[in-house]
Amino acid sequence: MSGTSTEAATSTEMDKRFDPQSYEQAWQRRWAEKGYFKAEAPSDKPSYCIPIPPPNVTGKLHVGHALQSTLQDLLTRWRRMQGYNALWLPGTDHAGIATQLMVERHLVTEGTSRQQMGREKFLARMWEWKEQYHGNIREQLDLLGASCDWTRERFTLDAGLSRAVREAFVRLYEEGLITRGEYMVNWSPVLGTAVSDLEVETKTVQGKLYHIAYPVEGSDERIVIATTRPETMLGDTAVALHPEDERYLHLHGKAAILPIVGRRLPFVPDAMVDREFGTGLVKITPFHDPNDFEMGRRHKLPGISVIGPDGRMTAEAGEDFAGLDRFEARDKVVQRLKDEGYLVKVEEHTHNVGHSQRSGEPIEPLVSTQWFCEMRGMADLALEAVRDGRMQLMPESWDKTWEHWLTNIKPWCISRQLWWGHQIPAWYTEDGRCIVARSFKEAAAQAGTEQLTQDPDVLDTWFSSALWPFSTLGWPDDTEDLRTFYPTSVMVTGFDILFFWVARMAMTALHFTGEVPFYKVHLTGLVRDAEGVKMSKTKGNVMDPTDLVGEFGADALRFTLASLDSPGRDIPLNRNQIAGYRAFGNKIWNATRFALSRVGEDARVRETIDAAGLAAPERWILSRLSRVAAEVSEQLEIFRFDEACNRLYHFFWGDFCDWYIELSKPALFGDAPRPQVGDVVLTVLDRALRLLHPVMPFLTEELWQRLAGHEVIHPETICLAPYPRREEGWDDPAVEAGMDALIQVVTRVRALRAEMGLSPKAKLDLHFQADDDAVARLLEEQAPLIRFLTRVETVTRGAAPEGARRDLVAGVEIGVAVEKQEMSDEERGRLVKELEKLDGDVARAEERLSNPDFLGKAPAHVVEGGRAKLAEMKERQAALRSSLGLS
RNA sequence: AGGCCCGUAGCUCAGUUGGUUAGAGCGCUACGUUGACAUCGUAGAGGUCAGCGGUUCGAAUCCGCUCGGGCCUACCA
Repeated sequence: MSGTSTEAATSTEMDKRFDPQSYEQAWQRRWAEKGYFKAEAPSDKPSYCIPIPPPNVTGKLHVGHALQSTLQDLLTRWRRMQGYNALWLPGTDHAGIATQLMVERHLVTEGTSRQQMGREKFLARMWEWKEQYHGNIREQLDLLGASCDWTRERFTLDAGLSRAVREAFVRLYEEGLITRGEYMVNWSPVLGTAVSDLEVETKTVQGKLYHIAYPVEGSDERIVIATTRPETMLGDTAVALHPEDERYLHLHGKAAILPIVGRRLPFVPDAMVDREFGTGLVKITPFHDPNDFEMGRRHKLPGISVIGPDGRMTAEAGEDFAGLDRFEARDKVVQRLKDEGYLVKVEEHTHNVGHSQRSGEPIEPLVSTQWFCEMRGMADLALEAVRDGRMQLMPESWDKTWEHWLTNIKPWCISRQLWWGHQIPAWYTEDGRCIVARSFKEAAAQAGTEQLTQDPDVLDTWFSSALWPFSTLGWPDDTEDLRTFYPTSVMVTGFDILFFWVARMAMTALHFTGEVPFYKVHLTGLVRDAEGVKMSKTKGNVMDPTDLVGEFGADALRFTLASLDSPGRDIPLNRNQIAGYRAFGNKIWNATRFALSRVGEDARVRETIDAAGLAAPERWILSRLSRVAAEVSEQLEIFRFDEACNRLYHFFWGDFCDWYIELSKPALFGDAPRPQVGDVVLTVLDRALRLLHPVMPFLTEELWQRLAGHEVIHPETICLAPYPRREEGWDDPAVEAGMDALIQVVTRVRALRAEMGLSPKAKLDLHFQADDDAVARLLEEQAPLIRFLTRVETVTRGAAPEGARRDLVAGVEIGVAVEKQEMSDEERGRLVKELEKLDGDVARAEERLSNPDFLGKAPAHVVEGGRAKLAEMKERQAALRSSLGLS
């Protein structure tokens, strides 16, 4: 590590190019050893806590994680420097389905399966995996510079969290909110488990609509029924029609005969039937369609399960079909209908079909005994919390979506037919009683016997995730951590898991703790590739954060991600941009290198500096610094990471490097000494690095350690140094105005030189006049600097001589006199064009300023500004006309 | 079907409660090895703010409609 913070560490040791690899991980290790990121409980400081959205324990971080981690770390570091007792609480999720699938796929390559292994052995294997991959997440977060408190790391299946899960389950059960029952669920035949509504993805598919004739009992009449799923007819138990449908009034009280099977299907009138669709008659399959299930309940119809959990037809489907895959059965049923003359017609039909989000196949709605959690009451709490502002969604455009989803919430199917997860704390006695308890011991006591069998199902992963903000802090116990950090401050996560996770955390938190889980939710967009296309393995456009860190350094990646996080927008990540911010890192590096080589031996970082005795350039940069410090925190307060980064970028590169360093050169080189220049350079660098530290932690620490006198700010590390704030004593609007004029004059002179086609070395003289005397005096005072920056021979206050090229910027009239030279046609043309445009602007401004409506209704300052502007435009008009030799 | 978001320079995006000549980065053009940085410097070109209508003294900004793109929710068998 080069950051040894010794006096000897000077620019002579600094490479011309910065090399993030050479110091990033060294600092990460040092910070960890020193324990800088360990939060206190209890603490006298105000608390700030961000619970990490726990990544999959066996997973790999993708750029979306990198984005969210960057923002969380940025906030945590910023608050820590501001003096908060900041805790970024890390952890991982067992991710039931995903992880189990991963291991099961691996087992296939070994020629075995979880069924062959049995539950106990399989789980042992899962834990081995977990142990093997567990370190990956931390490694990758370390690469990014994450300042997590690893002493508080949690895992959703660890003892503490498992206890919280059982406690929550038992309480909800005792409150009657968790129940077990036989309902229609979304079944994934591939996964072999029920899934929640959220895990079903609706896809529009091109299917077929089959029209089937059903004979009417006791007559020759045949009615026609349309269906997209003919195989389910084997489980039909009724035919529904609209009660007022005049076409079918004669069918009331009668029954149809189910083709192939011969079952008698009573006609049931139900207003839910759409008379316009198909024939207005609907087959009812209570056990294989959610609507039919409801209708079956209303009309007390029996149900028949003809499709089993494996997606194959059951014995009840009849011996011709039993054992067939559901889609094979469809073909066979259609063939039979055709053969037997029941198939009327087949139409192409586009419709929406639910697919399993995780495994891709069409979801099979079927009836199954599962555990459900009633969410209505908890949803109302979550609605209320956002409505009254206790919990704030950002951007707040999500409020409506929040309202809509929570208003229409349905019971949550929380049981999964998996093994990897929290096994449901319910036990069954031999005589079939169900005991829900916190432990086997408690269950046995309640049951009066130890002959108990635990429910084999596990809970939906999101059930444990829902408790994350408080379970990680020790709930249900009343712990010091919980008292110190709960409710937590911010949740940073993707909008894609707003309902899966954020809403459920809000609901359980309000229910169990009576408090919101966090005060603010910052929802990020989706990271996309440079073309705006969603990254996916199949498209091959995935960018791996680890590779990006290797190529550009963590700081560049962090800065890029943070600066792209604009509210409500996706993030198009593009390598050029990361390279651009790596260049920014190089700029910071070289600016520091230059400063250290020139400030002189006595220069030191100062806690503060009295601006009174300083020259204008120093007063200017301190004033700018003060303003930027205020703005950056303002932007971070409202989660405008993009704006905060922009301010930092432009301050450092624009104000500090492009102008201040240039302005300080004559002083630093001893050509025109100014008071305390070296101290100012170091002090500005110190604060600028501190301002940048939350975004670029490594580079800033590496450089800050080299600044002579940095110890007065903090003895050990920039991580714990105070975050710079506005410094009232440095605010100097007058000097900012004057220096702004100077900058514009310099820029304009350079432009004129280029426009006039003069070589950079051509000799010329500058004259200037300004209405504002303070500005004029500053320009006069700083004439040597103007000469240095524009390479003019002389700078004179006063009117420009005849024939000078004239212009006006920032209220300063300038004239550039050059030895007699013909104006080129090109230059003349450009000037004429410029003048024409100005003439138009003047005309428009005059018109507006003579409009009584405008004068009467617009606020005074707008009118005032318009007049000043017009006056200036006219002056410039005159200057340009003079340049052209027009009177 | 309902809801939400987006459409601004070649590209990716900022633009606060309506108020000067609409900004940035990258890219592009010209010039430049002046004692930090070619991962650089100086200057420049480039936009009828998707379209139409309305409100207003004044609209990229507010309202309505149209077109285009994306996302979420939904039981049309």
